[in-house]
Amino acid sequence: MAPTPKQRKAEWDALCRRSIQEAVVRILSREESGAGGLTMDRVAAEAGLAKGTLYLYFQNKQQLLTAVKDDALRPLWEELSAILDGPLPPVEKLERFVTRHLGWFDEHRELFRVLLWDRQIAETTLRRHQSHPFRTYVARVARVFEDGVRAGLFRPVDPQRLAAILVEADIVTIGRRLADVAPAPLEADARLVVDLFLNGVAARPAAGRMP
Amino acid sequence: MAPTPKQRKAEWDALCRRSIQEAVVRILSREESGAGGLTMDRVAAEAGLAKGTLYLYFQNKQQLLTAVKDDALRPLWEELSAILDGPLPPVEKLERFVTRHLGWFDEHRELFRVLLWDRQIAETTLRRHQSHPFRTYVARVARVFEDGVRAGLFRPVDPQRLAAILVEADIVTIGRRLADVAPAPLEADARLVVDLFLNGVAARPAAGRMP
Amino acid sequence: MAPTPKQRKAEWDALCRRSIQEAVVRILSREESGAGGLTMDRVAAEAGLAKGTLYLYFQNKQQLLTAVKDDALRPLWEELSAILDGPLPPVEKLERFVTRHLGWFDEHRELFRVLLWDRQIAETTLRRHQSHPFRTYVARVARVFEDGVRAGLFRPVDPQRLAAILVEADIVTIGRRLADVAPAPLEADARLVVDLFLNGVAARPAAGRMP
Amino acid sequence: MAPTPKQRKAEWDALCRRSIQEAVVRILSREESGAGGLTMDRVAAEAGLAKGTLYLYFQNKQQLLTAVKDDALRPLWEELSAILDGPLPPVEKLERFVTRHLGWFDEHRELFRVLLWDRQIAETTLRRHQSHPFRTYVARVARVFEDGVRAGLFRPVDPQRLAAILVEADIVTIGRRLADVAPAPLEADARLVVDLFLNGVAARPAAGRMP
DNA sequence: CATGAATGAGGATTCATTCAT
DNA sequence: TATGAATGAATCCTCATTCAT
Repeated sequence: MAPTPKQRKAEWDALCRRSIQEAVVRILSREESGAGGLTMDRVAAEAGLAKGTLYLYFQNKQQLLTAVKDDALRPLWEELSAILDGPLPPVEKLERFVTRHLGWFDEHRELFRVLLWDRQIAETTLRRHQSHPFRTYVARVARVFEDGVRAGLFRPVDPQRLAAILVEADIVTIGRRLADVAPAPLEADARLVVDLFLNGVAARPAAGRMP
Repeated sequence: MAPTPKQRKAEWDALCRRSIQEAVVRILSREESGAGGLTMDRVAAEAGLAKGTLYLYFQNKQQLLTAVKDDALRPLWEELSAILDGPLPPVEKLERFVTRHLGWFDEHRELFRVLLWDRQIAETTLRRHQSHPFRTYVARVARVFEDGVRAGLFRPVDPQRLAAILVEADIVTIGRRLADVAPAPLEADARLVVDLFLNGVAARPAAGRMP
Repeated sequence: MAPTPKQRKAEWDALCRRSIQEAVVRILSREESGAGGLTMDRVAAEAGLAKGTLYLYFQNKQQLLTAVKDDALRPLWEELSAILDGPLPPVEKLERFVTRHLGWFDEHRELFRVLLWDRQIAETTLRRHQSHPFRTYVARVARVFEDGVRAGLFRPVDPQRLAAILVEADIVTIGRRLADVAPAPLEADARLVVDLFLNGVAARPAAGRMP
Repeated sequence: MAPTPKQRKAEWDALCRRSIQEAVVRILSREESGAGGLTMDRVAAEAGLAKGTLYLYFQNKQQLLTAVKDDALRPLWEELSAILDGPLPPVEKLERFVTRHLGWFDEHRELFRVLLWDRQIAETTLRRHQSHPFRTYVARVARVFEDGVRAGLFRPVDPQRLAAILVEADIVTIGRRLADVAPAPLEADARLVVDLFLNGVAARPAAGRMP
């Protein structure tokens, strides 16, 4: 069946939106100046469009940026969600979660800035918009810890806090990998994080535990 | 002895600078808009001064912001440095480091945003300005891990990465404490972080280690 | 053939630039305040445009002013250059040079201020930017004197100095003409200057020469 | 007789005013930036006074600048006036006038900028303030030409125009002298100007006169 | 649909002037 | 009298947004 004109239009629309968003990402990933220097002018130029055209696809700058954040990382969120919500036992979930988290940014270096930016917004709006995707997926990680605790695999620790720490550990590790000219193999870094979380760094595990 | 006019002037000068910097911190700590929206106009208004007056105390906006970052967190850095560079054994250093890190922001809630802002700058300028204070003190934590490894207290793990993760763990924990209406006791949160780092969360420490 | 869109745009662009430059000239020619008081705000108002629009056509104020100076007097420089570099014998060159110099400003009164401004800049930047158009054409006049001296038409006098004096004589004469309600005929003033330069004012030419 | 307190005060006052004006001249003669960059701040600093003090001696910036112009060149005007109004025959008056004009700026290089500035104002305010000192002394030179014409020494030429040209010839010659590392002897340059005015540059004086 | 010229509010910075001490 | 901290209007410039074509 041939697509209806309406469908055609919707597709074209989506295509344009995507192409504009990619332009934003490209600008963001050129490290020049964080979120400053991200002008609509530059976005239009990078997208090969006229400035006015941007406003046909996005109401305003804020909406565009929001769309970028939401869409750029959605594949990551979905992949990670699939792992977290899947049938694996908690420890393996964590292992795969961390591995994919790190690995995904090996494949999408240009989106790391978007992640930082996203996290920053999640932090800046402290708890006002609880539904922020960044938070949502921290909450999902928490549930894995919860499951692990319930299953007696983990000591009874606050899952929320652990989850938040794990995600931060991932992010900082990703940052290191991207900054390194010759980063460690993906598995090594993933193991480092997971091992830290499961076993800590103490030489003799029993020692040094706070009373 | 009465203070000389020169001393008086210097004192007054310092007082004004401080009061302007506090205005910046106040604006920053109102969640509105991160580092954007931090205009000289607003700073002046917040400080109860005329726009031009700001320029009597700071050459330009950049200098003001730099001064804010440097001065606001300096007491923290100094306190933490004293701990890290002190004579305690590594494990206790870490315990006290985390405890003070968390505790300091219990006492200076309004400066948390400055910390985030500082970290963000450290991240944005990826590795160009290695000497950023934020990085400097991550490096100091790394040295503690190094010492611990050398002393056989810690498994032989990459100290740089661990340090970065520990600091992030602190920051995210601080953020939680500040967001919570009734945060856990300081010691509980500190113990959570340190315990995680030393022993991990695995119920039986030996179990679950990746092959 | 219809003009291509590109041509149209370029034309429109040139038109706008010109209209802005004319606004600058209009402001300059109102005696109020020399080059001070020439603010971008005023230029925009005089041109009937918004402030921001100016920056679509000129990178910044300096570029605009430079364009004004360069473009406003270029026809004059070209006309005078044609005379000076032409095939006429030196004396006639001078005659025609002076006549056109004076005459041109009869036709372009509003540009006299631009000339003064240009000269002032040439003087202010004393000799740093030797290539200033004002200086360039003084140098060209000098070459005519040089030729005249070589041809035995003129006494052996310093051509550089004479040229500078001649140009100043022209300028001051132009100023007088513009200030006068009923200026002398162009030829009379031109003859006055040229006659002065060729023969001096002494009643009996031989008399009064300094020893 | 001891000076009365009132006299003392007046003297002190005059001293202060002079010292401030000298500061202005010093700033102006550092060629950095014409009349821009001449801020009250810099004047105060250069004079070794507080900014507020300037306003005890001058109502405002404009008044200060006017005072500088009027006072800085007054000795020159007076000296030249004495020559022009003196008993010498016209030709010698001109010779001495030019010589002193040039010579005075050999001795007061720093005041040349003030002269240019003064002239510029005289030009800018085209004919509104006829009483400008610059104009006044051009008029005086004109009277010498007038006398010369009446005495049959000069051809019957417009004295106003000649005077204006002579003064400009002087100024441009002074400028050259100051710009040159090794300027010609004062007498040579003066002779050049006077000779030009009396005899012109034509090799055989009779030749080339316009019909 | 797309364009891009035009807009004007807003931002950083300067500087003449005032006024409490 | 002298000071110099404080002021705020004025200036250059940017950039999100609109709208006629």
